[in-house]
Amino acid sequence: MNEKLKILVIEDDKYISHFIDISLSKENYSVLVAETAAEGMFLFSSHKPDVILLDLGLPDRDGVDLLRELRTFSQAPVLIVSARGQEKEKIAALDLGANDYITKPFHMGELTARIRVAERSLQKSAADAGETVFSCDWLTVDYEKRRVLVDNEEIHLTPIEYKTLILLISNKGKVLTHNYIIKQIWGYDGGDSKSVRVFMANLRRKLEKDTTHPRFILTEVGVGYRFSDK
Amino acid sequence: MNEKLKILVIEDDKYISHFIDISLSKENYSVLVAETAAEGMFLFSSHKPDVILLDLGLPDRDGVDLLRELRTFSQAPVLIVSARGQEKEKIAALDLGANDYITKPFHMGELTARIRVAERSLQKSAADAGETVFSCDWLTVDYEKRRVLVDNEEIHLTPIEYKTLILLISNKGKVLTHNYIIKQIWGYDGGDSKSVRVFMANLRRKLEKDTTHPRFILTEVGVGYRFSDK
DNA sequence: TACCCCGTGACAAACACATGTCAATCATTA
DNA sequence: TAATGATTGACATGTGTTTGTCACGGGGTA
Repeated sequence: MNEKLKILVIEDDKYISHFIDISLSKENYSVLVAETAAEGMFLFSSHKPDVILLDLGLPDRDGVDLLRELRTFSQAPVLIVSARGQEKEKIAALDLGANDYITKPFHMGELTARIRVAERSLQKSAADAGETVFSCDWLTVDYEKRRVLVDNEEIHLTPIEYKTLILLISNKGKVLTHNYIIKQIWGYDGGDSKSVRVFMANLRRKLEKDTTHPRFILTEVGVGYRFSDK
Repeated sequence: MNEKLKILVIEDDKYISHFIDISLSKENYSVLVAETAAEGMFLFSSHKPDVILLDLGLPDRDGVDLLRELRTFSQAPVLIVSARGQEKEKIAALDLGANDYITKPFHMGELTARIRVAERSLQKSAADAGETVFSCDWLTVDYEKRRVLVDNEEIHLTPIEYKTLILLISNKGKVLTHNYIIKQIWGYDGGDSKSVRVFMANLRRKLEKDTTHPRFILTEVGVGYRFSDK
């Protein structure tokens, strides 16, 4: 079989898509380019790409809408490409389960780095299926025993703290919006993110060595949080 | 004739328009209320109001579009009423020659103050027709002689500085966007506003007593500049 | 009642962005 | 070539928003 990862680029600006095509091909990816949402959906069905790069503000259809449809039958990693002034749509896309975002203009280095992260989330989702323990650096979480160890010492987490940590870890590398977190933890939509901030602070105080330079729980300003196991 | 100034309020939120109606009537204005853009255009034609209050985000038509049409046959002062997240439209409206803006939510005091400014711009446009000299506090500008005096001392302005000053003074009280200024001074659109900043700084250094608290050249953050002769 | 957890308000810190300032460079012209 | 003015980049300042932190009070439970 072909070992190359297939990447579908849905981007109407030909200059940008061409540039992405060249760069990613060099990195040994197999690149498919779609200039419209319709073409993007078609190429997705026919080629089953591993990662999707979705530009917001396509000519024929709202990118958020495309993602909503895509998510009804696929959990493939989606990387949002947005310009300034599209923050709202960007957040909406992330709420719908986009994995990450990148803001135009960007350097190719950023792009390939984020694609590598998305790529790992692919492999992980397969490998993690039977896993019952997460471990990285000084942090260990045992799902079955509901135990959390820091430097091999068990620490106590309150119910919401634990639930939040599990949510973060099971989506490691992926950006989680405030809204998404609120919905997952408290079950309702559009709530205030004040509590989230407090719980993240509490978790950091218990898990991180240096809360001002977190190792695990990273802040995405204006967007939400992301768990990093690097 | 009726001495009352006629104000046309184009606003779809009945609660707000009612409140404005009450408040402005108390201030001895004659108030007309339109709930749609179409009604607004009709009331304008039939009543020739002196000042227009235009809310952006009307149900039946883009407010910027309405203003564009209005400006093809009238230079009546227009005060934009905008909410958060309508910055783009607000700027577009100001570019098209709206005189000022006010952001919801606002206090009635702010509104009446801005209407008084718009009102003065009416009287001025009549009075200024034959004027050849502008004078306010320590600043005097003689258009015919192209001379600028500060504390009765002639000062030197470079061509662009002078042109910019004249632009500001002939639109005193009115908000001028970066784009509008660039178009008027340099003749092209969508340029960088860096130069504008430098020229405003130069003008202030030459005209103002305290550049950190300007008397004449006021900054409208995120929008542009405004000349005030109070 | 004492304890634990959660939610909230108040405030501080960090951050992004717009504007102000300065200085170097470039173009024009006397 | 010297002088003036325009443009540009780098950096400082200011302003508004987002995030982090702390501490208080309510509600549930042993």
